[in-house]
Amino acid sequence: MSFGRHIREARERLNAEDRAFSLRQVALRVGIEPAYLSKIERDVFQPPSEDVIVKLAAELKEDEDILLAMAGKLSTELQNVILQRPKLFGELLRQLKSAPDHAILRIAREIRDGDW
Amino acid sequence: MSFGRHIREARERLNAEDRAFSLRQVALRVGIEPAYLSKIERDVFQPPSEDVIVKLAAELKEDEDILLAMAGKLSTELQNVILQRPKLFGELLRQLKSAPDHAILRIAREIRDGDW
DNA sequence: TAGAGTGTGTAGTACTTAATACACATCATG
DNA sequence: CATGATGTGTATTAAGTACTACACACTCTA
Repeated sequence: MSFGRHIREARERLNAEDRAFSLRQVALRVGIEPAYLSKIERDVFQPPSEDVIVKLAAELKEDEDILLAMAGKLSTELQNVILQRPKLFGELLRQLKSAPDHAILRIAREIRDGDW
Repeated sequence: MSFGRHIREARERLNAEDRAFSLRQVALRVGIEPAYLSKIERDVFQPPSEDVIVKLAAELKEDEDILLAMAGKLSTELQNVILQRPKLFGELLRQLKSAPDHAILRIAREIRDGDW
């Protein structure tokens, strides 16, 4: 699904319960023009900047990483993690490119449990 | 070290052995204006686009990922790996953010040896 | 010592990104 | 039925990105 359609659906779900989630009010809280949000939601414009996406995610209770990914963007936070050690993470990511989800999850869990 | 200085030093090392690595000739082979490369090497201009950096890396026998990182860029190839599964890789990268190098290397090796 | 090759200065430009401003028609509600 | 709120169309723009074009001065060497 497109970024815009996803946002619109998320907002409309919230708006059904709470009138504070009209396009105009959300735009106001996020700090952008209503007309701009309108075009984003209809995919007339490209997805907005990282900043705006992050605010939208918070406002609409959506996952930031996923929203950014739908916009074809990677958070500068995660980019910087890699850019600190490009060789190391480059290798790792290429290894993991075609690994099954469960393998990646397992690794994340192992590391969280700190067994190295 | 800055991107520009690094490029200049790499090129000058090669140029000492082989006159085919003058600024002009490298620029020609990479497909950019010599004046442009001159400014890049002196950090008068920002680092060039991903495309140009990749060609420079090949030309100067430098590591692409590292050169891109020095330019503050992450290859679209690696970005896409993450964007395919943003939630999964997001979690993993945040776990690995402060992991020691050897731990990351170990994981990469384990995966290469396919033990899942 | 002429000519080829070298690096660099000044100036300008095409394209993309990320939006704003304002008017307009429709809807709903008190 | 007037008023406030809603979503949208048209037009425009400020700033950044990624360069090119061309002229110039210097150096090396055949």
